[in-house]
This record gives sequence, structure tokens and C-alpha cells, in this order.
Amino acid sequence: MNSKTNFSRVDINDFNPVHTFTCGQCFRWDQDENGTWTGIVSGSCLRLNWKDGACFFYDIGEQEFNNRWASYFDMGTDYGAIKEELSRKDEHLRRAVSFGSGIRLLRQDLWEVLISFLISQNNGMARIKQIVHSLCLHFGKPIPGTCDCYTFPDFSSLADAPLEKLNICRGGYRCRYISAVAQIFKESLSLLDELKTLPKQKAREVLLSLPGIGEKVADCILLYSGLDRSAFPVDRWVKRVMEALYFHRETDEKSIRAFSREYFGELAGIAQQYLFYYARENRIGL
DNA sequence: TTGCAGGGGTCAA
DNA sequence: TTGACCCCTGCA
Repeated sequence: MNSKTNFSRVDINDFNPVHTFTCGQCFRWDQDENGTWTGIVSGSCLRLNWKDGACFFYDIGEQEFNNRWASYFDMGTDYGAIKEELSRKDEHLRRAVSFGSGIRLLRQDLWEVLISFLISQNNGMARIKQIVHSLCLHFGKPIPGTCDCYTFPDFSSLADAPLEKLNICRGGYRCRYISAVAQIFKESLSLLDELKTLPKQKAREVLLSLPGIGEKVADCILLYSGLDRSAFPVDRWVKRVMEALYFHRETDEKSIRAFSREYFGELAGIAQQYLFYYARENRIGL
């Protein structure tokens, strides 16, 4: 293990770790009492501090960041321009964008996102994080050089686990879905890569054919893995905020999704994230 | 302390 | 369209 600690400043525009890591898109980033953020990403443990708008990574140089982590932080996307464009749409969105101005949509591992959002159904953030953590602890592999960091379990580890053992993560009925989905991916090893190359609509159909994955979870998987940034997941919070700000009446999820894809266009998914964070933090629509 | 409602939904009837 | 599903948290 490398005992020395190096800090490297990395400039990430339009980024605030509080906004990005707590806006509900990821479940494996935590802040300790000193303000340091630790995240487990693609089998590595990342640590960073954020002070006065500057980002300092532990043990990662700028070059390594550019080579290995730039894609994860979606560095190829100009969030400044996106925020400007969305803010011009209407006053509601301008407020939401301003409120969550440090949100960047991470490009996360497809398998991890798939299982994590399968777990998210009918669940709250705190419990989702708990279940994901437990799943990694019991079925992932320890990451060398760290005390208690574990990889996200691969599909074989989850497929091979008896259901009663899987239940150790306290996922309830979702464990049946995890097991069934893991077995499907274990039996069809190329399916995960195929999903990445299929047209967006087709990828969505494949996801919807999997047990435990409905419209909302499928859209989350597409959006947060980076496969489709125009996906617009409609959960309870998004339904509430859209009804309160745009429809002014009760509206079904399908209509909200159709309106949003039309109104926000290719930026629908990013708009959704600003709106979701804005709604949840300010309890809009309750 | 206890009971109940609701939670970033999905599925089967 | 509706209720069951696991289990946990927040609240009265």
C-alpha cells in the first residue's frame, strides 16, 4: 500500500460534490466528519476534498484523472452551456438549475446502476445505500490497500448465491429480482455489452423485459449509466414537482414522460435531475 | 413504547 | 386499476 498521501488539484467545472453525490444518482459516495468524500467506483476507492470551489483528489494526479476518471465525471459535457440552455426554458427550471448548479451526471457502471436501481424501488435513499453497501460487503471483493472498501459484486457472485444468503442484505422481495436478473446475465454473458450498443429504445425494451425492472427503473438505468441522457425517470418526487410546476393537476406518469421528452428534448434527463434534487430538498408538491 | 403510514415501483390478477 | 410485496424510518 502506498502510505504517502498526495493531493492533486483537479479543475472540474460546474461541480459541487454535495449536489452531485447526494442528488440521488449514486449510492456509494459518503462524506466523513472532516468533509472528505470517499467513493467506490469501478473497483477503486476515490477520495476527494472540495474547498472554495476547488477539487483535491487523494493519490490521483491530474494525468491519471484525465486518463481514468474524466469519463466517470462526464468531463466531455459542458454543463455551463446546458445550464444556460435549460435556464432559458422557464422560471421553474431556472430556479431548479440554480439550486443544484453543482450537479454533474456521472457515467456509472451499467451493471452497478442496474442492480442499484432495482433495489431502489419502493425504498428511501438511506435504505438503498444500506442494502447496496451490504451487498458489496457480502458478495463483492475487498479492494487492496483499503480498510473496508469492497467492489460491487459481479453477476456470477450474485447469481450463485442462494436466495436465503442474498437476503442477508435485507433487500426484502427485491432480492428475488436481483437473483433472477443476475442469473440471466450469467447465462448470457454478452448481454451487458449488447445493451451498450443497442439503439436507446431497443435497450429500454430489453431492460423492461427483465424481472423487477419497470418504466421508472429502466429510465434510471439508461440515464445514470450514460446510455441515454434524454431518459426521464418519473418517480414520486418528479411526479409531484411536475404536477406542481407544470400541470397544476394530477397527471399520470406516462403523460409526464411524454411531455418532458418533448419539452426538454435531448436534455430531458439532466433537467430531470435538477428538478428531482430541487423538489426533494425543498419538499415541493407535498 | 407502540402502531401506522409511506418510501426514487413492479407485478399479477 | 388495484393490492401485495419486504423491511425500514419517521412521526404521533
